[in-house]
Amino acid sequence: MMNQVDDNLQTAQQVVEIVPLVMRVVAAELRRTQQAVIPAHLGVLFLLSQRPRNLSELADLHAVSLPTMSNTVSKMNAEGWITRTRDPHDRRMLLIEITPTGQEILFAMSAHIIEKVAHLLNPLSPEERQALQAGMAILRKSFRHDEG
Amino acid sequence: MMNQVDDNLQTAQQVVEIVPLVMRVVAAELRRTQQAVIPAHLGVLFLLSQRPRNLSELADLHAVSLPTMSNTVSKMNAEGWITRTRDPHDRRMLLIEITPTGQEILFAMSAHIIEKVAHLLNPLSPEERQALQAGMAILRKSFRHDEG
DNA sequence: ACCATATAATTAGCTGACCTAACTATTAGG
DNA sequence: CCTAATAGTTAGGTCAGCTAATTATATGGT
Repeated sequence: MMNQVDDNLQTAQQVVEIVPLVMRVVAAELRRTQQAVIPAHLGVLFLLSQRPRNLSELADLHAVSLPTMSNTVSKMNAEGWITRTRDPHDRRMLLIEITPTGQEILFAMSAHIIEKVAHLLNPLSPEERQALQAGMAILRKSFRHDEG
Repeated sequence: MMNQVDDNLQTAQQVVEIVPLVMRVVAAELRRTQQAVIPAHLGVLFLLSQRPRNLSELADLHAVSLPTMSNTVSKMNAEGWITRTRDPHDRRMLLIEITPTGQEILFAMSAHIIEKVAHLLNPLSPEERQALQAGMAILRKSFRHDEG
Protein backbone atom coordinates (compact mmCIF):
# COMPACT_ATOMS: atom_id res chain seq x y z
CA MET A 1 0.00 0.00 0.00
CA MET A 2 1.46 3.34 -1.06
CA ASN A 3 1.12 6.38 1.15
CA GLN A 4 0.15 9.74 -0.20
CA VAL A 5 3.61 11.29 -0.17
CA ASP A 6 5.12 8.43 -2.15
CA ASP A 7 2.23 8.47 -4.56
CA ASN A 8 2.69 12.17 -5.10
CA LEU A 9 6.37 11.61 -5.89
CA GLN A 10 5.55 8.82 -8.27
CA THR A 11 3.02 10.98 -10.06
CA ALA A 12 5.60 13.76 -10.32
CA GLN A 13 8.12 11.32 -11.71
CA GLN A 14 5.71 10.30 -14.42
CA VAL A 15 5.04 13.90 -15.33
CA VAL A 16 8.75 14.62 -15.50
CA GLU A 17 9.33 11.65 -17.74
CA ILE A 18 6.41 12.06 -20.11
CA VAL A 19 5.85 15.76 -20.65
CA PRO A 20 9.21 16.53 -22.26
CA LEU A 21 8.83 13.47 -24.45
CA VAL A 22 5.49 14.71 -25.73
CA MET A 23 7.05 18.09 -26.46
CA ARG A 24 9.82 16.61 -28.53
CA VAL A 25 7.62 14.18 -30.41
CA VAL A 26 5.13 16.87 -31.37
CA ALA A 27 7.94 19.19 -32.42
CA ALA A 28 9.51 16.43 -34.51
CA GLU A 29 6.16 15.54 -36.06
CA LEU A 30 5.53 19.14 -37.07
CA ARG A 31 9.01 19.48 -38.51
CA ARG A 32 8.55 16.30 -40.50
CA THR A 33 5.26 17.14 -42.14
CA GLN A 34 5.01 20.86 -42.20
CA GLN A 35 4.71 23.10 -45.21
CA ALA A 36 3.45 26.21 -43.49
CA VAL A 37 5.55 27.71 -40.74
CA ILE A 38 4.15 27.29 -37.27
CA PRO A 39 4.35 30.40 -35.14
CA ALA A 40 6.31 29.52 -32.02
CA HIS A 41 4.12 31.69 -29.86
CA LEU A 42 0.76 30.15 -30.53
CA GLY A 43 0.13 29.77 -26.83
CA VAL A 44 0.30 33.52 -26.40
CA LEU A 45 -2.21 34.05 -29.18
CA PHE A 46 -4.46 31.59 -27.43
CA LEU A 47 -4.25 33.56 -24.19
CA LEU A 48 -5.04 36.75 -26.09
CA SER A 49 -7.98 35.15 -27.84
CA GLN A 50 -9.62 34.84 -24.43
CA ARG A 51 -9.23 38.51 -23.55
CA PRO A 52 -6.76 41.37 -23.90
CA ARG A 53 -3.86 41.21 -21.46
CA ASN A 54 -0.96 43.33 -20.36
CA LEU A 55 2.63 42.21 -20.80
CA SER A 56 3.30 41.12 -17.22
CA GLU A 57 0.14 39.10 -17.16
CA LEU A 58 1.10 37.36 -20.40
CA ALA A 59 4.61 36.64 -19.12
CA ASP A 60 3.20 35.19 -15.93
CA LEU A 61 0.55 33.04 -17.59
CA HIS A 62 2.94 31.83 -20.25
CA ALA A 63 5.62 31.26 -17.56
CA VAL A 64 8.41 33.18 -19.27
CA SER A 65 10.40 36.23 -18.21
CA LEU A 66 9.23 39.73 -18.98
CA PRO A 67 11.98 40.41 -21.55
CA THR A 68 11.13 37.20 -23.34
CA MET A 69 7.48 38.15 -23.54
CA SER A 70 8.35 41.68 -24.61
CA ASN A 71 10.34 40.24 -27.47
CA THR A 72 7.62 37.77 -28.37
CA VAL A 73 5.00 40.51 -28.43
CA SER A 74 7.22 42.68 -30.63
CA LYS A 75 7.52 39.93 -33.16
CA MET A 76 3.81 39.18 -33.13
CA ASN A 77 3.12 42.86 -33.54
CA ALA A 78 5.45 43.02 -36.53
CA GLU A 79 3.51 40.11 -38.02
CA GLY A 80 0.25 41.97 -37.47
CA TRP A 81 -1.17 39.36 -35.12
CA ILE A 82 -1.61 41.67 -32.14
CA THR A 83 -1.83 45.37 -31.28
CA ARG A 84 0.00 47.13 -28.47
CA THR A 85 -1.56 50.23 -26.96
CA ARG A 86 -0.71 52.12 -23.81
CA ASP A 87 -3.26 51.79 -21.04
CA PRO A 88 -4.65 55.35 -20.68
CA HIS A 89 -5.09 54.94 -16.91
CA ASP A 90 -1.52 53.79 -16.33
CA ARG A 91 0.78 54.65 -19.17
CA ARG A 92 3.41 52.19 -17.97
CA MET A 93 1.20 49.34 -19.02
CA LEU A 94 0.53 47.90 -22.44
CA LEU A 95 -2.82 46.66 -23.51
CA ILE A 96 -2.19 43.79 -25.86
CA GLU A 97 -5.00 42.60 -28.11
CA ILE A 98 -5.27 39.99 -30.80
CA THR A 99 -6.10 41.24 -34.32
CA PRO A 100 -8.41 39.53 -36.80
CA THR A 101 -5.29 38.33 -38.59
CA GLY A 102 -4.06 36.89 -35.32
CA GLN A 103 -7.35 35.13 -34.82
CA GLU A 104 -7.06 33.58 -38.26
CA ILE A 105 -3.48 32.46 -37.66
CA LEU A 106 -4.45 31.01 -34.31
CA PHE A 107 -7.32 29.13 -35.83
CA ALA A 108 -5.41 27.77 -38.80
CA MET A 109 -2.26 26.81 -36.94
CA SER A 110 -4.09 25.31 -34.01
CA ALA A 111 -6.03 23.18 -36.39
CA HIS A 112 -2.81 22.05 -38.05
CA ILE A 113 -1.01 21.10 -34.84
CA ILE A 114 -4.06 19.60 -33.25
CA GLU A 115 -4.59 17.47 -36.29
CA LYS A 116 -1.07 16.05 -35.95
CA VAL A 117 -1.54 15.32 -32.28
CA ALA A 118 -4.98 13.88 -32.90
CA HIS A 119 -3.35 11.56 -35.40
CA LEU A 120 -0.95 10.31 -32.74
CA LEU A 121 -3.85 9.84 -30.34
CA ASN A 122 -5.98 8.03 -32.88
CA PRO A 123 -5.38 4.51 -31.56
CA LEU A 124 -6.86 5.41 -28.19
CA SER A 125 -10.14 3.95 -27.05
CA PRO A 126 -12.91 6.34 -25.94
CA GLU A 127 -12.16 5.43 -22.33
CA GLU A 128 -8.47 6.18 -22.74
CA ARG A 129 -9.30 9.47 -24.41
CA GLN A 130 -11.49 10.41 -21.52
CA ALA A 131 -8.82 9.46 -19.01
CA LEU A 132 -6.28 11.52 -20.91
CA GLN A 133 -8.59 14.53 -20.91
CA ALA A 134 -9.09 14.18 -17.19
CA GLY A 135 -5.34 14.08 -16.66
CA MET A 136 -4.81 17.17 -18.80
CA ALA A 137 -7.47 19.07 -16.89
CA ILE A 138 -5.67 18.30 -13.65
CA LEU A 139 -2.37 19.47 -15.07
CA ARG A 140 -3.96 22.69 -16.20
CA LYS A 141 -5.34 23.28 -12.74
CA SER A 142 -1.94 22.66 -11.18
CA PHE A 143 0.19 24.65 -13.59
CA ARG A 144 -1.90 27.56 -14.82
CA HIS A 145 -2.11 30.52 -12.49
CA ASP A 146 -5.66 31.47 -13.41
CA GLU A 147 -8.74 29.80 -14.77
CA GLY A 148 -9.26 31.97 -17.85
CA MET B 1 -23.30 14.41 -27.73
CA MET B 2 -19.80 14.47 -29.12
CA ASN B 3 -18.68 11.98 -31.73
CA GLN B 4 -15.35 10.24 -31.55
CA VAL B 5 -13.55 12.34 -34.12
CA ASP B 6 -14.46 15.59 -32.41
CA ASP B 7 -13.55 14.14 -29.06
CA ASN B 8 -10.16 13.12 -30.38
CA LEU B 9 -9.58 16.66 -31.65
CA GLN B 10 -10.62 18.14 -28.35
CA THR B 11 -8.27 15.84 -26.48
CA ALA B 12 -5.46 16.84 -28.82
CA GLN B 13 -6.25 20.49 -28.26
CA GLN B 14 -5.94 20.03 -24.53
CA VAL B 15 -2.61 18.28 -24.91
CA VAL B 16 -1.33 21.04 -27.16
CA GLU B 17 -2.41 23.67 -24.68
CA ILE B 18 -1.23 22.05 -21.47
CA VAL B 19 1.98 20.20 -22.22
CA PRO B 20 4.06 23.24 -23.22
CA LEU B 21 2.73 25.11 -20.21
CA VAL B 22 3.92 22.37 -17.88
CA MET B 23 7.33 22.48 -19.54
CA ARG B 24 7.70 26.19 -18.98
CA VAL B 25 6.43 26.16 -15.43
CA VAL B 26 8.76 23.37 -14.40
CA ALA B 27 11.70 25.07 -16.11
CA ALA B 28 10.86 28.34 -14.36
CA GLU B 29 10.47 26.60 -11.00
CA LEU B 30 13.87 24.95 -11.32
CA ARG B 31 15.52 28.20 -12.33
CA ARG B 32 13.97 29.97 -9.38
CA THR B 33 15.05 27.55 -6.67
CA GLN B 34 18.07 25.83 -7.98
CA GLN B 35 21.52 25.77 -6.47
CA ALA B 36 22.94 22.85 -8.35
CA VAL B 37 22.90 22.92 -12.13
CA ILE B 38 20.38 20.59 -13.71
CA PRO B 39 21.75 18.67 -16.66
CA ALA B 40 19.59 19.39 -19.66
CA HIS B 41 19.85 15.85 -20.91
CA LEU B 42 18.49 13.99 -17.94
CA GLY B 43 16.02 12.17 -20.16
CA VAL B 44 18.89 10.59 -22.04
CA LEU B 45 20.51 9.42 -18.82
CA PHE B 46 17.19 7.92 -17.88
CA LEU B 47 17.04 5.96 -21.14
CA LEU B 48 20.61 4.74 -20.57
CA SER B 49 19.83 3.70 -17.01
CA GLN B 50 17.44 1.14 -18.47
CA ARG B 51 20.02 -0.40 -20.76
CA PRO B 52 22.93 0.55 -23.03
CA ARG B 53 21.85 1.99 -26.37
CA ASN B 54 23.42 3.05 -29.62
CA LEU B 55 23.24 6.61 -30.86
CA SER B 56 20.47 6.18 -33.42
CA GLU B 57 18.33 4.42 -30.88
CA LEU B 58 18.82 7.23 -28.39
CA ALA B 59 18.02 9.88 -30.99
CA ASP B 60 14.86 8.05 -31.95
CA LEU B 61 13.63 7.46 -28.41
CA HIS B 62 14.47 10.99 -27.36
CA ALA B 63 12.91 12.34 -30.57
CA VAL B 64 15.84 14.47 -31.68
CA SER B 65 18.04 14.40 -34.77
CA LEU B 66 21.18 12.30 -34.93
CA PRO B 67 23.55 15.29 -34.86
CA THR B 68 21.79 16.66 -31.79
CA MET B 69 22.15 13.36 -29.98
CA SER B 70 25.76 13.03 -31.08
CA ASN B 71 26.46 16.41 -29.53
CA THR B 72 24.54 15.57 -26.37
CA VAL B 73 26.43 12.32 -25.95
CA SER B 74 29.76 14.10 -26.44
CA LYS B 75 28.96 16.51 -23.66
CA MET B 76 27.80 13.80 -21.32
CA ASN B 77 30.94 11.84 -22.08
CA ALA B 78 33.08 14.87 -21.25
CA GLU B 79 31.23 15.09 -17.93
CA GLY B 80 31.97 11.43 -17.25
CA TRP B 81 28.32 10.42 -17.14
CA ILE B 82 28.49 7.93 -20.00
CA THR B 83 31.01 5.87 -21.94
CA ARG B 84 31.18 5.52 -25.71
CA THR B 85 32.66 2.33 -27.14
CA ARG B 86 32.61 0.98 -30.68
CA ASP B 87 30.48 -2.08 -31.12
CA PRO B 88 33.06 -4.81 -31.97
CA HIS B 89 30.62 -6.55 -34.32
CA ASP B 90 29.81 -3.40 -36.29
CA ARG B 91 32.41 -0.72 -35.84
CA ARG B 92 30.11 1.95 -37.23
CA MET B 93 27.97 1.74 -34.14
CA LEU B 94 28.56 3.19 -30.71
CA LEU B 95 27.63 1.38 -27.56
CA ILE B 96 26.67 4.06 -25.09
CA GLU B 97 26.52 3.14 -21.41
CA ILE B 98 25.83 5.10 -18.26
CA THR B 99 28.69 5.31 -15.72
CA PRO B 100 28.33 5.10 -11.93
CA THR B 101 28.77 8.88 -11.89
CA GLY B 102 25.97 9.18 -14.40
CA GLN B 103 23.77 6.98 -12.24
CA GLU B 104 24.42 9.23 -9.27
CA ILE B 105 23.69 12.38 -11.24
CA LEU B 106 20.51 10.85 -12.60
CA PHE B 107 19.38 9.87 -9.14
CA ALA B 108 20.17 13.16 -7.48
CA MET B 109 18.82 15.42 -10.20
CA SER B 110 15.69 13.36 -10.76
CA ALA B 111 14.97 13.57 -7.06
CA HIS B 112 15.43 17.33 -7.18
CA ILE B 113 13.15 17.93 -10.14
CA ILE B 114 10.57 15.45 -9.01
CA GLU B 115 10.45 17.12 -5.64
CA LYS B 116 9.65 20.44 -7.29
CA VAL B 117 6.93 18.95 -9.42
CA ALA B 118 5.57 17.01 -6.48
CA HIS B 119 5.33 20.30 -4.63
CA LEU B 120 3.24 21.77 -7.43
CA LEU B 121 1.04 18.68 -7.39
CA ASN B 122 0.64 18.72 -3.62
CA PRO B 123 -2.86 20.25 -3.54
CA LEU B 124 -4.27 17.33 -5.54
CA SER B 125 -6.63 14.86 -3.97
CA PRO B 126 -5.78 11.16 -4.16
CA GLU B 127 -8.42 10.75 -6.86
CA GLU B 128 -6.96 13.57 -8.92
CA ARG B 129 -3.50 12.12 -8.53
CA GLN B 130 -4.72 8.80 -9.77
CA ALA B 131 -6.45 10.42 -12.73
CA LEU B 132 -3.28 12.31 -13.57
CA GLN B 133 -1.23 9.12 -13.45
CA ALA B 134 -3.69 7.42 -15.74
CA GLY B 135 -3.44 10.30 -18.19
CA MET B 136 0.35 10.22 -18.15
CA ALA B 137 0.38 6.48 -18.79
CA ILE B 138 -1.76 7.02 -21.86
CA LEU B 139 0.54 9.74 -23.13
CA ARG B 140 3.55 7.49 -22.67
CA LYS B 141 1.87 4.79 -24.65
CA SER B 142 1.03 7.19 -27.46
CA PHE B 143 4.35 9.00 -27.68
CA ARG B 144 7.09 6.55 -26.75
CA HIS B 145 8.21 4.27 -29.55
CA ASP B 146 9.01 1.33 -27.29
CA GLU B 147 7.97 0.05 -23.90
CA GLY B 148 11.41 -0.09 -22.25
C1' DA C 1 5.21 70.06 -4.13
C1' DC C 2 9.12 66.90 -4.51
C1' DC C 3 12.02 63.27 -4.33
C1' DA C 4 12.76 58.22 -3.40
C1' DT C 5 11.04 54.05 -4.40
C1' DA C 6 8.28 50.80 -6.86
C1' DT C 7 6.35 49.04 -11.09
C1' DA C 8 6.03 48.18 -16.35
C1' DA C 9 8.34 47.41 -20.22
C1' DT C 10 12.51 47.51 -23.33
C1' DT C 11 17.34 46.87 -24.80
C1' DA C 12 21.78 44.47 -24.93
C1' DG C 13 24.24 40.54 -24.82
C1' DC C 14 24.42 35.72 -24.08
C1' DT C 15 23.30 30.50 -23.75
C1' DG C 16 21.80 26.20 -25.16
C1' DA C 17 19.03 22.90 -27.62
C1' DC C 18 17.73 22.14 -31.76
C1' DC C 19 18.05 21.90 -36.95
C1' DT C 20 19.96 20.74 -42.11
C1' DA C 21 23.69 19.79 -45.16
C1' DA C 22 27.85 17.88 -45.95
C1' DC C 23 31.36 14.83 -44.46
C1' DT C 24 34.00 10.33 -42.74
C1' DA C 25 34.07 5.53 -41.57
C1' DT C 26 32.44 1.07 -41.91
C1' DT C 27 29.61 -2.73 -43.70
C1' DA C 28 27.17 -5.43 -47.19
C1' DG C 29 25.86 -7.14 -51.69
C1' DG C 30 25.98 -7.80 -56.60
C1' DC D 1 36.06 -5.20 -55.53
C1' DC D 2 33.44 -1.52 -55.98
C1' DT D 3 28.96 0.71 -55.27
C1' DA D 4 25.07 1.32 -51.90
C1' DA D 5 23.64 1.78 -47.54
C1' DT D 6 24.23 2.67 -42.67
C1' DA D 7 26.26 5.03 -38.34
C1' DG D 8 28.01 8.83 -36.57
C1' DT D 9 30.44 13.57 -36.68
C1' DT D 10 31.38 18.35 -38.10
C1' DA D 11 30.09 22.92 -39.71
C1' DG D 12 27.11 26.51 -39.63
C1' DG D 13 22.90 28.45 -38.37
C1' DT D 14 18.21 29.56 -35.91
C1' DC D 15 15.40 30.68 -32.17
C1' DA D 16 13.32 30.86 -27.57
C1' DG D 17 14.83 31.55 -23.44
C1' DC D 18 17.72 33.95 -19.75
C1' DT D 19 20.01 38.03 -16.60
C1' DA D 20 21.50 42.68 -16.04
C1' DA D 21 20.92 47.25 -17.00
C1' DT D 22 17.96 51.05 -18.73
C1' DT D 23 13.82 54.05 -19.60
C1' DA D 24 9.30 55.66 -18.48
C1' DT D 25 5.63 56.27 -15.44
C1' DA D 26 3.21 56.16 -10.95
C1' DT D 27 2.98 56.50 -5.93
C1' DG D 28 3.71 57.72 -1.19
C1' DG D 29 6.07 60.00 2.62
C1' DT D 30 7.87 64.17 4.39
